[in-house]
Amino acid sequence: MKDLEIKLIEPIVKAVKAIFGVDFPVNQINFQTTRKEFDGDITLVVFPVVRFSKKSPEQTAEDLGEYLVREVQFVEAYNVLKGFLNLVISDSYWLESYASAYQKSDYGFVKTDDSAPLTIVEYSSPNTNKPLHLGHIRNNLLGYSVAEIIKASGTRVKKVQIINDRGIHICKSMLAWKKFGQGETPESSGLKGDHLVGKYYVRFDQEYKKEISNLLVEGKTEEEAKKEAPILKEAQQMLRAWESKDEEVVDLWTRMNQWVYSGFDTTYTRLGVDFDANYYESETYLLGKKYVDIGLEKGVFYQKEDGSVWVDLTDEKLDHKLLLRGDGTAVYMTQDIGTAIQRHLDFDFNKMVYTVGNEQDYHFNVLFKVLSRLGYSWAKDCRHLSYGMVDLPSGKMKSREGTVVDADDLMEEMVTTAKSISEELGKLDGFDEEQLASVYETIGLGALKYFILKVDPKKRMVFNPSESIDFNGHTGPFIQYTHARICSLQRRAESSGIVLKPESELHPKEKELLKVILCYPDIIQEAAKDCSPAVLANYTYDLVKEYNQFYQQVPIFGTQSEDDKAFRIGLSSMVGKVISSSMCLLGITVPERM
RNA sequence: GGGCUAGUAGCUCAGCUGGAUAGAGCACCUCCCUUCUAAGGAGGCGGUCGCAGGUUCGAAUCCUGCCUGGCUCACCA
Repeated sequence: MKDLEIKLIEPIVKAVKAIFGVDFPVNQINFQTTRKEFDGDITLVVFPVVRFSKKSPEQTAEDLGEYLVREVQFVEAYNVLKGFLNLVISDSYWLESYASAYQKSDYGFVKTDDSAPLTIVEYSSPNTNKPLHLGHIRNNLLGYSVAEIIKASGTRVKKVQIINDRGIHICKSMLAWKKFGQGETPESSGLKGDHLVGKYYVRFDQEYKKEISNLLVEGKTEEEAKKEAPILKEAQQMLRAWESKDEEVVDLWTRMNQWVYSGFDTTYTRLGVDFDANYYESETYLLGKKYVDIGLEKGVFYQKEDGSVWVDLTDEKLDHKLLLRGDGTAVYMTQDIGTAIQRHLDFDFNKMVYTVGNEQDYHFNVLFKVLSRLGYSWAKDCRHLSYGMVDLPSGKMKSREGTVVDADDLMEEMVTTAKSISEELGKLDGFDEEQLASVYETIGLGALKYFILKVDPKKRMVFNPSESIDFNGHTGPFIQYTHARICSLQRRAESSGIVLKPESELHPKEKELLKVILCYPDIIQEAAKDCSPAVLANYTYDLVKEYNQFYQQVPIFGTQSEDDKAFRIGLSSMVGKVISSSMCLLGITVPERM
């Protein structure tokens, strides 16, 4: 569609010049796709021209329409409604565009080579004290998909995660395991490693709460009790031991983290996400300090009497922000400064995208400003892909309190539902066990992923576990189903179809489909620019709806003309290709039968 | 209190760089499987686009104020 607009701009400017004798600024040209109820393909909004033409909107539109039909070969007809000039574009224009799209192997993608710019996409970034939950699923799906979309838009991409493998929260599950675990391991318990560790994280919190209430009985205030609970102090002691590389603590830490990593691997694999590089907080948390010192020398930061280092961002309408504690230890911001700079050294990236929840909007705002004050010009090319939290109807999910929707459980549940629906419909005769399992997996995860990705990342979403995710309507399975149906057509067809339609006119539904197909490259660019898989998800839904109408209204094998038949088979397979391609960018696979 | 962000049908969401009568899905009610997969299609019901002003030929979309929700403003990460 963009192509078409570009081709029309010059004739329109010429037309205004020829008819009204004035130069019309190109940036004021305003197109929109013609609404379905009107005749035409593309509409020029003529109000902006009226100021130059000094005639009524209707007369201006008439004059322009008449000129364009006469001068532009592919403009076949026009009609005017109020200030809108609807142009009818010839079938041959659509068919030619379609033919060139059809022949491309990676239709819609911009090819990259080593000279293409590089974008780093960070996502997931889990803590190693508990398993992944629904919030992580949104993060992972978004990060993975945005990375794939950016790649398709013509940029090299590296996916990275930073693993938050150190800190007091890690020590909490370590301590609880040490005290109450009695040597339990994933092998001995049959529990997935991350779930086992998470169990002790919850256990810690229970013990901690118990101790607090005991202290309250002893007459402490709540604040005192929270600070003085023995188990917390023990955890803090453990953290200090870890930082001074106490062998026993480090061994336990290594051992338990390994359990978690192997658990995460299982979850990542099933979710279908991957990473090109991992960063570990335990290795990077000290990196930022030297840059803070440099900033201090440069005079862009300042030091307080107690030795703490700050940056003054009040002239940017932000506050003063701590960068280094009085005792010289790092805070979150220090680490992030260090990792960002390290990544630029590692990859020399052109852009970096952080997939992190919107609760950290302020943090990233500050981070980018600090980097830019340190003189890193690439700071302006860093972007926080901020997404809304996933809440339950009962409110926020809290790992410590066990009110989370676990990632592994949720995936399993979706696949089970897919299985029972499929069995009820009974269309999978002749599949062996392995094939069946794979189809259920595809559908169950497709439903889950589409459900999450179709909504605008920045919006908060509510997930109600008791109302299961739909498999009908605007859903992943709906799109997958259409793909399966197209595959079924192809199995039946002897030839793979042809592209051109020599004689007869395009059926209105064929034309609509062509137009939607031709938007695909623009949609990829738009989704990449906005970091929004939702744009792509909604586009795919529109395409599929359009195809289903075509499928219902237009006979394929039942048609008289062999040319029509071949054309429609080709058109169907093209739709199938676009579905499969766009769903792949969302991390969703599509089945050949379902 | 300051900052950021959202508020569109009973529910879940599109549309937001201003354009024609605000679109889908779910739910509810009708139809359509001797044409290619009914996880589909056709139709009906359902809206003061949070409220009030403003800018404009034209506002769900831009501006201002207000209301409501979420996040944030830590020597936590």
